[in-house]
Parts: sequence; structure tokens; C-alpha cells
Amino acid sequence: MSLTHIQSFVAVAEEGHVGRAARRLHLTQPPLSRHILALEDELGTRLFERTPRGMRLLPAGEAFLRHARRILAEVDAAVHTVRGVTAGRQGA
Amino acid sequence: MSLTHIQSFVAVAEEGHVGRAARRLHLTQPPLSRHILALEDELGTRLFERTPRGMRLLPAGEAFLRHARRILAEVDAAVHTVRGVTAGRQGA
DNA sequence: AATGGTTACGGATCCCGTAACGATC
DNA sequence: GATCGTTACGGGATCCGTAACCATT
Repeated sequence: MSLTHIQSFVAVAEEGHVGRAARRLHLTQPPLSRHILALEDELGTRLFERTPRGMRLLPAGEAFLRHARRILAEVDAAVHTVRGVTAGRQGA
Repeated sequence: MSLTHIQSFVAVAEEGHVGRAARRLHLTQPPLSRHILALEDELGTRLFERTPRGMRLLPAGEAFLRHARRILAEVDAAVHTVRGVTAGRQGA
């Protein structure tokens, strides 16, 4: 499990499409597809249903999505907080 | 920024010592030391003060630690939630 | 010289992109 | 046969561990 995989998952969930998500992430389809497969493998469950149109979230995927967003938001908050602390001490 | 780096940071923060944290993580000192340096580099700030005894958290490090723990807890929660959803649907 | 963190270096592993493939309409 | 996702494969980047180094006591 890596933050990259989580970001990839969120992008695919939001786009419903590996190709579009890949473009959004400045990546090609194969690595992105592998991220999702690795995640599903690690969690032991399918997160998406593969349809002829693209990818649709399964219930496990919807549950994971909520956590995934929180994780990424928390990472952002961590970075901003540290920058804030540093700025408050005039940038050393 | 990676989950591995965050885990490393928490271990060093809790042990106050790269060597002990390394043992706890089943790793050697050099890679662990590099994780911390990479994190500090990426955040643009020192997180620890290097003392002759080991590593002591700086204010930026203390702030980061709170977020780091929340991130790791959230990742755990994500895994457990997905496993729970799957179990509730009799294990597909 | 002992202790603790960091840098050098080499080999294994990982990971991306191109190309080829498989399945569905 | 067009559209999507996935698998094969090769080359570059990453990352660990051993060894050597530097600083403090």
C-alpha cells in the first residue's frame, strides 16, 4: 500500500475510466491499471467492477474511497502544518 | 512522501534513536536515516535535532508527528473497513 | 575509542512506457 | 473493428545493506 496507489485509486474512482485517470495523473494506462490491481490484491477484494464502458465502484470500493480521501487530505494537512510551523519561526 | 517514510519518522520520534528504531522496523540504520533526511528535505525543514544521545523532536517534528499518527491510523482503518465490507458479503 | 548519525558504493528490486493481447460491443 | 482494460518485456531509477566516515564525549 502506497500513497501513489491511493491517489491512483481516487482518480480512477472519480473518472470511472483508467484512460482518463491516467491522463489526469500524467501517466499511461498500464501502470495505473497495475496500481489498482495491486491494491485489490493487497486488500484481497475487487474494488471496481469492469464494465465495457470503464470502471464502476463496488461497495468495497466505495468504502475504501471515503478513507482514501481522508488519508490524502490528512497528508496535505501535515505538509501545510509543518510549513506553517516553520514560517511562524521565520523559515529555518 | 511515502507511507514508509512516515512509519520511519514515527518510529524514530518514539525511540529518539535511529538505531533502536531501525531494529524495531527490522531495518539497518542507513536506510532509516535516509528516510528521515528525505522527509526533511521534502518538507524543507529539520524535524529532529541531532544530539550526541540521539534524535530529539523539533517543534516542526512534533506538529508532523500528530498528523503522521493520524495518517497511519486512517490507513489501518481503511484496510479494516474494506475487509469488513467484504466479510459482510460473504467473502468474494 | 565508543557511540550515534551520515555518506559511498554495488547489486537486487521496482516501476514506468512501448508493444502486444483479450474481451466486449 | 473500436474501445477498454490487462499482460509481456526491457531499461532506468530506486532502495537496501555493507563498509567507511565524521562528530561528540
